[in-house]
Amino acid sequence: MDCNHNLKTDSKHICSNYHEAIEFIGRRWMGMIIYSLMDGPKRFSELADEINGISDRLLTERLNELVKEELVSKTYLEDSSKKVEYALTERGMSLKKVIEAILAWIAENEK
Amino acid sequence: MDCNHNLKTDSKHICSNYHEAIEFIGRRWMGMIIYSLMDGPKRFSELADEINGISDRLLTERLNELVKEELVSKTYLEDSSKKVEYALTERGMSLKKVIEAILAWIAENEK
DNA sequence: AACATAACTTACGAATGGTAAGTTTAAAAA
DNA sequence: TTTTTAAACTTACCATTCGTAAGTTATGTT
Repeated sequence: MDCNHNLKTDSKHICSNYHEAIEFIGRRWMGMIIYSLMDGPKRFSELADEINGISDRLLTERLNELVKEELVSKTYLEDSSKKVEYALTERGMSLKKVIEAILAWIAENEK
Repeated sequence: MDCNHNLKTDSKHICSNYHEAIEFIGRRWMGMIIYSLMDGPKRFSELADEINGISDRLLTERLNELVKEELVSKTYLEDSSKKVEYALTERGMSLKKVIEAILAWIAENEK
C-alpha cells in the first residue's frame, strides 16, 4: 500500500513499521501486560495475579518478547534468589499515549 | 487488576473493556485494514491489493468481524452486481487517534 | 526435615492463521 | 452468443499459536 494517508506522517517505510508495531503490541495479552506495568515495576507473580486469565506459559513468553524488543527490562532481585522484577523501559513507557488513546476511544464510544 | 492507574480514567469496567478493545483491534491484520480504510471507502479487491500479504480468507473474516462490531459498514454497489464497498463508520473513524498514537510512538523510537 | 513459593518449562489438545483451490454471479471479450 | 475474466467470497487442509495443567529447580518458611 502506498502510505499516502491523511495522517501526519509520510516516511518511507511507515506502513511496514506500523504493521509490525501493531501486530507486536496486539499479540495476545501484550496490551494487558504493558498496561499493568504502566503503574510501576512488578514481579512475575504480581503480573500473574493482576492479569486475570493469563497463564504462566504465555506470561513468560510475552515478557521474553517484550524484553527482547527492549520495551521491558528484567532485573534479578536480591542476588541468589529466584525473584525478578519487570519494568517498562523508556521505550515501553512511551506507549502510554497509545494506551490513553485506546482508553479515550472506549470512553467516546460507550453505548 | 484494580485499574487505579495514573491514566486519565477510572471507570469501573475499563480494564476488561481495554482488554477486549486491544485484543480486538490487535487481531491479525486488523490494524492494517483499519489503517487502509482511514483514507476512504474501499472495495474488497482494493483492500486485498493494498494490504500486502493478506489472504482472501482472512480479509473476509476480519471484515466480517469489523462489520459486526460496527467499526466498518458494508455496502453492495449497483444492486445485482457482486461489488461491495467497505467504509469506516464514525466509531471506526474515531480510532484514528489510536493509529496516530502508534505512528507517533514509532517516530519517537526510531533508531 | 517437610512444605510452600517464585519463576519458569514441558507436553499436548484446541483455536487461529496461512495457502491454495473451488464456487457463484456478472460483466467484458471474442 | 459462447467463452473469458473478474469480484467476492468458501472450503479444505496443514502449520503456528494459544490454553490448560502438570512438572522442575532453587530458595524461604515452619
